[in-house]
Amino acid sequence: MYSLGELERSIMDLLWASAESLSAYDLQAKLAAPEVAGRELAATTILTVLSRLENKNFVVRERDSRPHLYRAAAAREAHMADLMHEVLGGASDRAAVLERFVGQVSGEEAETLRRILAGR
Amino acid sequence: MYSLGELERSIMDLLWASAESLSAYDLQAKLAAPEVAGRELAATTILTVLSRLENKNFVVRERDSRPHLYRAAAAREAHMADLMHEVLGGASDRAAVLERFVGQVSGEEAETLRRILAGR
DNA sequence: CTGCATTTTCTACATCGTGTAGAACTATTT
DNA sequence: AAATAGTTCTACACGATGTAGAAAATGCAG
Repeated sequence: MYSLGELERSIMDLLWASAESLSAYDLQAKLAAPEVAGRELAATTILTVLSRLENKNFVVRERDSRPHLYRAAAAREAHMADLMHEVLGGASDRAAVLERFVGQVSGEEAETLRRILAGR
Repeated sequence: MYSLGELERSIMDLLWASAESLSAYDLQAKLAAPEVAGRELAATTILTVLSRLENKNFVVRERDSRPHLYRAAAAREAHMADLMHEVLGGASDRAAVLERFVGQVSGEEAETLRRILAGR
Protein backbone atom coordinates (compact mmCIF):
# COMPACT_ATOMS: atom_id res chain seq x y z
CA MET A 1 0.00 0.00 0.00
CA TYR A 2 1.62 3.09 -1.29
CA SER A 3 0.42 6.51 -0.56
CA LEU A 4 -0.89 8.22 2.53
CA GLY A 5 -3.08 11.26 2.79
CA GLU A 6 -1.64 14.64 3.61
CA LEU A 7 -2.43 14.60 7.30
CA GLU A 8 -1.39 11.00 7.63
CA ARG A 9 1.91 11.89 6.06
CA SER A 10 2.44 14.91 8.30
CA ILE A 11 1.88 12.75 11.32
CA MET A 12 4.22 10.05 10.05
CA ASP A 13 6.85 12.71 9.40
CA LEU A 14 6.61 13.86 13.00
CA LEU A 15 6.78 10.33 14.32
CA TRP A 16 9.71 9.50 12.10
CA ALA A 17 11.51 12.58 13.29
CA SER A 18 10.94 11.79 16.93
CA ALA A 19 13.14 9.46 18.92
CA GLU A 20 10.44 9.03 21.57
CA SER A 21 6.89 7.87 21.29
CA LEU A 22 4.39 10.70 21.12
CA SER A 23 0.85 11.13 22.33
CA ALA A 24 -1.96 12.52 20.22
CA TYR A 25 -1.64 15.72 22.23
CA ASP A 26 2.07 16.02 21.50
CA LEU A 27 1.26 15.64 17.84
CA GLN A 28 -1.54 18.14 18.07
CA ALA A 29 0.89 20.73 19.40
CA LYS A 30 3.55 19.96 16.81
CA LEU A 31 1.06 20.07 13.97
CA ALA A 32 -0.02 23.54 15.07
CA ALA A 33 3.44 24.93 14.25
CA PRO A 34 3.32 27.04 11.07
CA GLU A 35 6.03 24.97 9.41
CA VAL A 36 3.88 21.85 9.67
CA ALA A 37 0.12 22.13 9.29
CA GLY A 38 -0.20 25.56 10.84
CA ARG A 39 -3.54 25.03 12.48
CA GLU A 40 -4.90 23.49 15.61
CA LEU A 41 -6.71 20.28 14.86
CA ALA A 42 -9.15 18.64 17.23
CA ALA A 43 -7.58 15.94 19.35
CA THR A 44 -10.13 13.47 18.09
CA THR A 45 -8.99 14.13 14.55
CA ILE A 46 -5.45 13.14 15.45
CA LEU A 47 -6.70 10.08 17.27
CA THR A 48 -8.80 8.98 14.32
CA VAL A 49 -5.88 9.28 11.97
CA LEU A 50 -3.57 7.48 14.38
CA SER A 51 -6.03 4.61 14.55
CA ARG A 52 -6.08 4.39 10.81
CA LEU A 53 -2.30 4.46 10.66
CA GLU A 54 -2.23 1.72 13.25
CA ASN A 55 -4.52 -0.42 11.12
CA LYS A 56 -2.22 0.11 8.18
CA ASN A 57 0.69 -0.94 10.38
CA PHE A 58 2.45 2.34 10.00
CA VAL A 59 2.43 3.09 13.70
CA VAL A 60 2.57 1.05 16.88
CA ARG A 61 0.49 2.12 19.84
CA GLU A 62 1.54 1.76 23.45
CA ARG A 63 -1.71 1.22 25.26
CA ASP A 64 -0.29 0.95 28.76
CA SER A 65 0.71 4.60 28.99
CA ARG A 66 -2.31 6.63 29.78
CA PRO A 67 -2.37 9.07 27.06
CA HIS A 68 -1.56 6.32 24.60
CA LEU A 69 1.80 6.75 22.95
CA TYR A 70 2.54 6.16 19.31
CA ARG A 71 5.69 5.53 17.34
CA ALA A 72 6.50 4.69 13.74
CA ALA A 73 6.46 0.98 13.09
CA ALA A 74 9.55 1.25 10.88
CA ALA A 75 12.22 3.87 10.40
CA ARG A 76 11.57 6.26 7.58
CA GLU A 77 14.51 4.95 5.59
CA ALA A 78 13.39 1.36 6.02
CA HIS A 79 9.93 2.33 4.94
CA MET A 80 11.22 4.03 1.83
CA ALA A 81 13.50 1.16 0.97
CA ASP A 82 10.51 -1.15 1.36
CA LEU A 83 8.50 1.02 -0.97
CA MET A 84 11.24 0.87 -3.55
CA HIS A 85 11.33 -2.89 -3.27
CA GLU A 86 7.58 -2.98 -3.59
CA VAL A 87 7.80 -1.09 -6.86
CA LEU A 88 10.63 -3.25 -8.09
CA GLY A 89 8.77 -6.36 -7.06
CA GLY A 90 5.95 -5.49 -9.41
CA ALA A 91 8.24 -5.61 -12.42
CA SER A 92 8.62 -8.61 -14.64
CA ASP A 93 11.99 -7.47 -15.89
CA ARG A 94 13.69 -6.32 -12.71
CA ALA A 95 17.08 -5.89 -14.31
CA ALA A 96 15.63 -3.49 -16.85
CA VAL A 97 14.12 -1.39 -14.09
CA LEU A 98 17.38 -1.35 -12.18
CA GLU A 99 19.17 -0.41 -15.36
CA ARG A 100 17.01 2.65 -15.82
CA PHE A 101 17.02 3.46 -12.15
CA VAL A 102 20.78 3.43 -11.87
CA GLY A 103 21.11 5.22 -15.17
CA GLN A 104 19.36 8.21 -13.69
CA VAL A 105 21.24 8.61 -10.43
CA SER A 106 23.80 11.35 -10.04
CA GLY A 107 27.48 10.55 -10.23
CA GLU A 108 27.74 11.12 -6.55
CA GLU A 109 24.97 8.70 -5.82
CA ALA A 110 26.47 6.15 -8.17
CA GLU A 111 29.58 6.38 -6.03
CA THR A 112 27.49 5.79 -2.93
CA LEU A 113 26.01 2.72 -4.55
CA ARG A 114 29.42 1.37 -5.48
CA ARG A 115 30.62 1.86 -1.95
CA ILE A 116 27.63 0.07 -0.52
CA LEU A 117 27.97 -2.80 -2.95
CA ALA A 118 31.65 -3.10 -2.23
CA GLY A 119 30.99 -3.43 1.47
CA ARG A 120 28.87 -6.49 0.84
CA MET B 1 1.73 10.79 -8.38
CA TYR B 2 1.84 7.24 -7.19
CA SER B 3 -1.02 4.93 -7.39
CA LEU B 4 -3.65 4.22 -10.00
CA GLY B 5 -7.02 2.65 -9.53
CA GLU B 6 -7.62 -0.97 -10.34
CA LEU B 7 -9.12 -0.43 -13.76
CA GLU B 8 -6.58 2.22 -14.61
CA ARG B 9 -3.84 -0.22 -13.74
CA SER B 10 -5.38 -3.04 -15.77
CA ILE B 11 -5.50 -0.77 -18.76
CA MET B 12 -1.94 0.39 -18.28
CA ASP B 13 -0.85 -3.22 -18.01
CA LEU B 14 -2.43 -3.98 -21.34
CA LEU B 15 -0.90 -0.94 -22.96
CA TRP B 16 2.50 -1.70 -21.51
CA ALA B 17 2.25 -5.24 -22.81
CA SER B 18 1.31 -4.16 -26.29
CA ALA B 19 3.83 -3.14 -28.90
CA GLU B 20 1.14 -1.38 -30.92
CA SER B 21 -1.23 1.37 -29.98
CA LEU B 22 -4.67 0.11 -29.02
CA SER B 23 -8.15 1.51 -29.40
CA ALA B 24 -10.70 1.62 -26.61
CA TYR B 25 -12.45 -1.27 -28.36
CA ASP B 26 -9.31 -3.37 -28.44
CA LEU B 27 -8.95 -2.75 -24.74
CA GLN B 28 -12.57 -3.56 -24.13
CA ALA B 29 -12.09 -6.96 -25.74
CA LYS B 30 -8.87 -7.69 -23.88
CA LEU B 31 -10.36 -6.67 -20.56
CA ALA B 32 -13.20 -9.12 -21.07
CA ALA B 33 -10.78 -12.04 -20.92
CA PRO B 34 -11.15 -13.95 -17.63
CA GLU B 35 -7.46 -13.51 -16.77
CA VAL B 36 -7.84 -9.75 -16.81
CA ALA B 37 -11.06 -8.16 -15.61
CA GLY B 38 -13.34 -10.94 -16.75
CA ARG B 39 -16.29 -8.79 -17.67
CA GLU B 40 -17.43 -6.68 -20.55
CA LEU B 41 -17.24 -3.02 -19.70
CA ALA B 42 -19.06 -0.32 -21.61
CA ALA B 43 -16.91 1.33 -24.25
CA THR B 44 -17.58 4.69 -22.68
CA THR B 45 -16.12 3.43 -19.44
CA ILE B 46 -12.86 2.59 -21.15
CA LEU B 47 -12.86 5.93 -22.91
CA THR B 48 -13.40 7.83 -19.68
CA VAL B 49 -10.54 6.06 -18.01
CA LEU B 50 -8.29 6.57 -21.00
CA SER B 51 -9.01 10.29 -20.87
CA ARG B 52 -8.08 10.38 -17.24
CA LEU B 53 -4.90 8.46 -17.91
CA GLU B 54 -4.11 10.91 -20.68
CA ASN B 55 -4.53 13.82 -18.27
CA LYS B 56 -2.17 12.14 -15.87
CA ASN B 57 0.29 11.71 -18.74
CA PHE B 58 0.28 7.97 -18.49
CA VAL B 59 -0.95 7.48 -22.02
CA VAL B 60 -0.58 9.28 -25.31
CA ARG B 61 -3.53 9.47 -27.66
CA GLU B 62 -3.28 9.36 -31.42
CA ARG B 63 -6.19 11.49 -32.54
CA ASP B 64 -5.67 11.12 -36.27
CA SER B 65 -6.65 7.47 -36.41
CA ARG B 66 -10.36 7.18 -36.37
CA PRO B 67 -10.98 5.04 -33.50
CA HIS B 68 -8.38 6.96 -31.49
CA LEU B 69 -5.38 4.87 -30.58
CA TYR B 70 -3.62 4.92 -27.26
CA ARG B 71 -0.20 3.85 -26.08
CA ALA B 72 1.71 4.09 -22.83
CA ALA B 73 3.61 7.34 -22.49
CA ALA B 74 6.60 5.59 -20.99
CA ALA B 75 7.74 1.99 -20.91
CA ARG B 76 6.72 0.12 -17.84
CA GLU B 77 10.32 -0.17 -16.71
CA ALA B 78 10.91 3.55 -17.10
CA HIS B 79 7.77 4.24 -15.17
CA MET B 80 8.84 2.00 -12.36
CA ALA B 81 12.31 3.49 -12.25
CA ASP B 82 10.68 6.91 -12.05
CA LEU B 83 8.53 5.75 -9.17
CA MET B 84 11.61 4.53 -7.36
CA HIS B 85 13.28 7.86 -7.86
CA GLU B 86 10.18 9.57 -6.64
CA VAL B 87 10.32 7.60 -3.42
CA LEU B 88 14.03 8.20 -3.06
CA GLY B 89 13.57 11.88 -3.75
CA GLY B 90 11.33 12.20 -0.73
CA ALA B 91 14.08 11.12 1.61
CA SER B 92 16.29 13.49 3.52
CA ASP B 93 18.99 10.90 3.94
CA ARG B 94 19.14 9.33 0.53
CA ALA B 95 22.28 7.37 1.25
CA ALA B 96 20.60 5.70 4.22
CA VAL B 97 17.69 4.65 2.05
CA LEU B 98 20.00 3.29 -0.62
CA GLU B 99 21.92 1.47 2.05
CA ARG B 100 18.82 -0.35 3.19
CA PHE B 101 17.58 -0.86 -0.31
CA VAL B 102 20.77 -2.46 -1.50
CA GLY B 103 21.07 -4.40 1.73
CA GLN B 104 17.88 -6.23 0.86
CA VAL B 105 18.53 -7.20 -2.73
CA SER B 106 19.46 -10.75 -3.58
CA GLY B 107 23.07 -11.62 -4.34
CA GLU B 108 22.12 -12.07 -7.93
CA GLU B 109 20.61 -8.63 -8.09
CA ALA B 110 23.61 -7.12 -6.33
CA GLU B 111 25.66 -8.55 -9.16
CA THR B 112 23.35 -6.94 -11.67
CA LEU B 113 23.81 -3.63 -9.93
CA ARG B 114 27.57 -3.93 -9.95
CA ARG B 115 27.55 -4.70 -13.61
CA ILE B 116 25.36 -1.73 -14.37
CA LEU B 117 27.49 0.58 -12.28
CA ALA B 118 30.63 -0.69 -13.92
CA GLY B 119 29.24 0.07 -17.34
CA ARG B 120 28.85 3.71 -16.23
C1' DC C 1 -24.93 16.86 -49.66
C1' DT C 2 -27.66 14.35 -46.26
C1' DG C 3 -28.97 10.71 -43.21
C1' DC C 4 -27.01 6.91 -40.62
C1' DA C 5 -23.66 4.56 -38.02
C1' DT C 6 -19.63 5.09 -35.33
C1' DT C 7 -16.96 7.31 -32.01
C1' DT C 8 -16.08 10.67 -28.66
C1' DT C 9 -17.29 13.98 -25.05
C1' DC C 10 -20.36 15.47 -21.30
C1' DT C 11 -22.86 14.67 -17.42
C1' DA C 12 -24.02 11.89 -13.53
C1' DC C 13 -23.95 8.97 -9.83
C1' DA C 14 -22.00 5.23 -6.57
C1' DT C 15 -18.27 3.95 -3.76
C1' DC C 16 -14.17 4.38 -1.14
C1' DG C 17 -10.32 6.72 1.22
C1' DT C 18 -9.16 10.61 3.87
C1' DG C 19 -9.91 14.92 6.76
C1' DT C 20 -12.51 16.51 10.22
C1' DA C 21 -14.77 16.57 14.62
C1' DG C 22 -18.89 16.07 17.92
C1' DA C 23 -21.21 12.55 20.99
C1' DA C 24 -20.89 8.90 23.69
C1' DC C 25 -18.31 5.98 26.38
C1' DT C 26 -14.33 4.64 29.60
C1' DA C 27 -10.80 5.35 32.76
C1' DT C 28 -8.45 8.25 36.31
C1' DT C 29 -8.11 11.37 39.88
C1' DT C 30 -9.70 13.76 43.81
C1' DA D 1 -19.24 9.73 43.58
C1' DA D 2 -18.24 13.60 40.79
C1' DA D 3 -15.30 15.77 37.84
C1' DT D 4 -11.76 15.40 34.49
C1' DA D 5 -9.04 13.41 30.90
C1' DG D 6 -8.76 10.30 27.21
C1' DT D 7 -10.59 7.08 23.75
C1' DT D 8 -13.91 5.13 20.60
C1' DC D 9 -18.09 5.67 17.72
C1' DT D 10 -20.61 7.88 14.50
C1' DA D 11 -21.06 11.11 10.90
C1' DC D 12 -20.37 13.94 7.16
C1' DA D 13 -17.71 16.52 3.41
C1' DC D 14 -14.74 16.04 -0.43
C1' DG D 15 -11.98 14.15 -4.05
C1' DA D 16 -10.52 10.07 -6.85
C1' DT D 17 -12.09 6.25 -9.28
C1' DG D 18 -15.50 2.94 -11.56
C1' DT D 19 -19.26 2.98 -14.23
C1' DA D 20 -22.19 4.20 -18.02
C1' DG D 21 -26.19 6.80 -20.46
C1' DA D 22 -27.20 11.11 -23.13
C1' DA D 23 -25.63 14.32 -26.15
C1' DA D 24 -22.50 15.88 -29.56
C1' DA D 25 -19.27 15.24 -33.28
C1' DT D 26 -17.35 12.76 -37.11
C1' DG D 27 -17.21 10.19 -41.24
C1' DC D 28 -19.21 7.28 -44.78
C1' DA D 29 -22.96 5.39 -48.05
C1' DG D 30 -26.11 6.79 -51.04
